[in-house]
Amino acid sequence: MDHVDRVLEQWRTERPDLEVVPMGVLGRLKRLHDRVSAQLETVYAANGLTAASFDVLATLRRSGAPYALSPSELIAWTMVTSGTMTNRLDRLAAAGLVERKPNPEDGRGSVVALTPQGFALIDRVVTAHVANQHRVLSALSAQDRAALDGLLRQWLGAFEAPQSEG
Amino acid sequence: MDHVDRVLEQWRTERPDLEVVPMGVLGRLKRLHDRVSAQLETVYAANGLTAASFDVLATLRRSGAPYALSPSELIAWTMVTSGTMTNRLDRLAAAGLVERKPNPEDGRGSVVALTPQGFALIDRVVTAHVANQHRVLSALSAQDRAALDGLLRQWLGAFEAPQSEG
DNA sequence: TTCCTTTATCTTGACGTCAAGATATATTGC
DNA sequence: GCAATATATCTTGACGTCAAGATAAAGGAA
Repeated sequence: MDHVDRVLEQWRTERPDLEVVPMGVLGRLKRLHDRVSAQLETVYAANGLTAASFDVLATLRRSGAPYALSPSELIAWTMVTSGTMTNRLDRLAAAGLVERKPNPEDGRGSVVALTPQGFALIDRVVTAHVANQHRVLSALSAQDRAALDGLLRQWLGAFEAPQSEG
Repeated sequence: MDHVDRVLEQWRTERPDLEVVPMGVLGRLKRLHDRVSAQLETVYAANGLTAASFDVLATLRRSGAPYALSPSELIAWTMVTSGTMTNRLDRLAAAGLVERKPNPEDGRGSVVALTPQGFALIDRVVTAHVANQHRVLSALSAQDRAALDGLLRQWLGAFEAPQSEG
């Protein structure tokens, strides 16, 4: 009997015509997302980052040397709008963690690269982040984790396949 | 091989020391949350609502007659801050969907009630919402849905039990 | 009573995000 | 070449959210 169960109980009383089983699954998905995000943010914040800035730095780091991507590539990986990315890059550049350079191959665009400070920071934070992820999942056995991953993958496939996205 | 798999592949190349299995589960959780939220918002938007306003109206509706709660009770159910709730109620009141009345039992507080228009709207929208939820989950069989719900419930329990919240 | 503390709600200021539009540069078709 | 179109990025304005602080009223203790 968790929070979601209490919500469903109210609906069953007030609107017994509604089929509320899906609401339970989706409610738990949302609550887990909120809880997990809050946990992950503690590690970001402990290192002066936010989920937004971590996202960009991690994308640059895992892209491999020379740790540089265009704003468009960053937009594609992170799935935010161009306005959001401009804002993120402004803040990261102001913090000295990334550097914008003109794109020699395209006068319209630029290239965003990790600075040495940015590289050192994200390389350290991602280690703590992975340990934190492990902790967040520790309530589930390895088997349960694998089962969950399989179900999530299958469900996600229904969203990503239709438009053959990413 | 979905988006999350590609991210993990990059990390395995760049940082083979990291254990990225948890990252896969958490990455899919986040992406599913984003996709599902976007789908649910189409129904809200088609009825002039947002996730925020739907959340408040639905909480009032399912609380039962007289469809009225204090801002504090709404805050407890929706898990937002008081500032957020003030903002939500301002907008809903301006739209004529809820009404603030002084709380006869506590001079500091108020009571927020659905107006007849608010009741009619949320009662209609929640029906469409439930149908939409069913559609969003249609990629999974009833058995898979039940298995997923069980795993999510177990995982969520690890977050909610410790602080005996909700 | 008269403080002191707690509680309920609103206010303020700062983010992060998006949609829509503005610029500047590239590319394509003639 | 040149106009038309497409693309890359930034700008603007509006939300929704939060943390921290401001009010105002309730409750408790002496």
